[in-house]
Amino acid sequence: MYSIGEFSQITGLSIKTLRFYHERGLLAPTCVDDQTGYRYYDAAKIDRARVIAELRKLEFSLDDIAAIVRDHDDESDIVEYLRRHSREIAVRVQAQKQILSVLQTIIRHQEEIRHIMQTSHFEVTEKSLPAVLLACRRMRGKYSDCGPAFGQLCRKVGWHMVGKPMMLLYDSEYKEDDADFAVCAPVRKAIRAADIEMIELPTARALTLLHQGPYAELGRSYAVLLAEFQRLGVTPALPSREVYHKGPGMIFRGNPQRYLTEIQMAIGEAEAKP
Amino acid sequence: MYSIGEFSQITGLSIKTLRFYHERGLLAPTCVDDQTGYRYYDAAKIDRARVIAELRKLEFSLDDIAAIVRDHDDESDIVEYLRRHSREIAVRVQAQKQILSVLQTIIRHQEEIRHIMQTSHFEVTEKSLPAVLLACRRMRGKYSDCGPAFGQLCRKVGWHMVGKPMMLLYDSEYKEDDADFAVCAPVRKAIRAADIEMIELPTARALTLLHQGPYAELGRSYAVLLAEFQRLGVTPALPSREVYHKGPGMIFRGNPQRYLTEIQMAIGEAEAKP
DNA sequence: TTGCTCCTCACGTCACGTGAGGTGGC
DNA sequence: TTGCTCCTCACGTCACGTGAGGTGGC
Repeated sequence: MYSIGEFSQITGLSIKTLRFYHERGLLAPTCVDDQTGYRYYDAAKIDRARVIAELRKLEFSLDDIAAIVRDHDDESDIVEYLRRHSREIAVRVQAQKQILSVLQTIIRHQEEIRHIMQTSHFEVTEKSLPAVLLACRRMRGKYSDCGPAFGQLCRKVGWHMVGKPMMLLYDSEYKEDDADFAVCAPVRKAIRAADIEMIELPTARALTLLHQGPYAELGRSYAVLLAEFQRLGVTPALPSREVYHKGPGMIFRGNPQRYLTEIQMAIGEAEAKP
Repeated sequence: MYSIGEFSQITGLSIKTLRFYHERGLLAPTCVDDQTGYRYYDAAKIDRARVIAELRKLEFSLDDIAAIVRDHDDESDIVEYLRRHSREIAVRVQAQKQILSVLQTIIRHQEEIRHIMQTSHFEVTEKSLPAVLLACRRMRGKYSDCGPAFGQLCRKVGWHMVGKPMMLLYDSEYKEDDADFAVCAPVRKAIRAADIEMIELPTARALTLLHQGPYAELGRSYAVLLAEFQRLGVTPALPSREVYHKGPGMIFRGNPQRYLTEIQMAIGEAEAKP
């Protein structure tokens, strides 16, 4: 016969745990001294303790374990328990992985933003835009109405999204109320969904400018960019693009002063030089 | 101003949850009627509620969330939180996957046993043994001492194991005390570890017999098998093998009456026929 | 006396959900 | 009066761990 301390050493279960299992009726001591209340376990209890510990390692609940050890003593009898438990854990793992993927996406996104902040000089830059496949929803109205559309788009596109959200602007001048634009998400392959059209933009030379601050102040950056077009004697080609490197995040709405938007205007035909 | 019920509708947080967040100081109502105790929330609280809900979806603890929303309002500021949380979840996922793999192994094992029980006739059968690579520990002593050796072997071999545990028996007659044998685990590739040697068994024709019952009764099945060798006028070649299809399980010790052991004795040179 | 082992009992964990019992205004 | 919304307070969840305060035998 072993005292609770000895039995704890043998089984690797803590004294507190053994007392708890006794209280729960899962693993009763062989006898209890009615003077002192001391619990005593005999060798036959060791295997039961081992079985319980093994099932706990597999994260079965104490209720399940109680049911299992009450009715069964062979693994072939508990395959259904194992299967059900397995399914439950698989569901949990899937949910956790989903969370992990969201966390990783946010972290990666922030790293990209940090990299942009470190390397950009916030000046007009000429560069090549790569070809890109976009899932788009074309809209008419105010630019500021794009919020919900972006939400729906992201939900439909899901994990097919492979870059920052963008907007295509089809008006040649600024329009407050009846603008013609499309909210877009770059995707790796075509997606079929209601209200979504696929647009394939070819590579293009473009003048770009990184705008830091609220969307309401984009106009200033557009002016700078257009001035540069004029200076170079070239014209912008529609649609122009806005790439939202940093805007309202997945968690915080964030500080608009820290929003980062890249305006990209493709270079159209050169004007005849005088 | 919204009542708690309206605010609950808007935010998707239950009334109970809103009261709890109030109590925890995480999301206080804008004002509380001191006559009725009614809580009222204004529109400005909606975004805070949304942030808290988003962070809860990512399974941050309320303590973490309290710290996050107290000090930050931009995702770039909480990358370290995200990273740490990500690591914690990754650890949990790994542990859960480990459990899943154990569960799957047990389930698969039981299915194999069921299949064997359904298809076997428990008669001597001649068949080809496939070539197999074994991680072995050679021993001398009693067969019944193999238990701990199997435990150690399994731990060293881990997930490289690709079949049932086996024993190789090198004695030509039954020995009680000073038997020469090796406990083995089939593996997919060679393993280097102390006390482990690799043995590559070639394919062989063999007579086999499936033995159901405790190991102590294996002798009877050996007798049946050897009688068949004699009847056919062939001799067995060493080492003979025992494959433990069902023995003490990972959870239960199980009922020895239901143990399943396959005895395999390779067919050696044919004796000259008279 | 000190140190050790054992005991019981109460409370904490985590983020709420359940339910009892009650109120105030339509 | 009934039904609705809101309130507080107590308790449950899950598998223990922590700690207080005490006992009995060496």
